Amino acid sequence: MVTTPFTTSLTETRRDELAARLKAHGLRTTLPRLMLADLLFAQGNRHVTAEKLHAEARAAGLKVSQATIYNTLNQFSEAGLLREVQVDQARSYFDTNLDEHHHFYVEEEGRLIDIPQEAIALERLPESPEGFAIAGVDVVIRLSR
Amino acid sequence: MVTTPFTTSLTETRRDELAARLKAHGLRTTLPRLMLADLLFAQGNRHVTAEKLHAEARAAGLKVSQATIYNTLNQFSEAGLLREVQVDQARSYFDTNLDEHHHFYVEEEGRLIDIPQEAIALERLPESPEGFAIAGVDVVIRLSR
DNA sequence: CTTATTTTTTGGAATGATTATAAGTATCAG
DNA sequence: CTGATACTTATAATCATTCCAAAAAATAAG
Repeated sequence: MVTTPFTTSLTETRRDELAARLKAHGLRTTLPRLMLADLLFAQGNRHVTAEKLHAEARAAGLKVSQATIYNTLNQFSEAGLLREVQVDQARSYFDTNLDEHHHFYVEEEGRLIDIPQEAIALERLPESPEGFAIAGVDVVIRLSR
Repeated sequence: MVTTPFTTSLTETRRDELAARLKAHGLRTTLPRLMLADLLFAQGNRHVTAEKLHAEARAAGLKVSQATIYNTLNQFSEAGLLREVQVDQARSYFDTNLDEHHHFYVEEEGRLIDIPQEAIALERLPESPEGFAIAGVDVVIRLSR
């Protein structure tokens, strides 16, 4: 039997699963990426800031630098494993839900809640100006108490 | 006849008009505010960043500090003379159009284009979670070439 | 009008999120 | 196993925005 080369809490199958996912998106398999991917993709749809992910990683015993958090988040986004959400100019949010959908945003709590695309009737859209194509439609519903 | 106390290019009526507007929103009338208000509200609906407004002000011969640009933009927003638009985490945009409406955003050019509210059929909205009220609905259509 | 009180403005320092840099380290193809 | 390439990291750098303390302007009081 092969001994595991990493000090991780991931099962072998879980690790293989995530490694395959990274590879499929053109990313090398590294320990930080595996662990961060595990944090990100273990618990259903999530919304994370760099700071929150860093805190989680440390809490999980992973010693990873802030720079790596930012690199990873950006690489995952470019690779299509995450989607960056635009709701707050102060901070970037990353969403693990890749389906087209929208968001509730509770600014006071920095909390995002997914809204399935079908939940909003966005029928009549205006034509985009000459020469431009629609790259995306974002609906953000801001909430307060 | 009373001589004008300021070195400005504003006509007396224009100045009075803007001063009244500031006063109506609980803001004192000061030269920087008058001049910035003139730049902001002279040309129909506009979208500005702090940097752009500062450049315009200087170009117009107004010597105003960066801090004042930020203060003014924030005060005008709080007072309801401007509306902050959330489209780019890197930079804040301020919109002189106070009607409910939406936006096209051309990221590469940092350009915003208003979409009248009626141009989008936003009928079926999801219920907000228990205890929360909708503070605003923002639709941003991102454009690219 | 003159002085007192309160707001504004300002330049410069401080902050906070994010990115760049450069050197060391790990991954993977051959 | 080994080299080429990609990753990670600590630290410095950046950039928009805010903070600060002092000077200037605006309103209020006398």
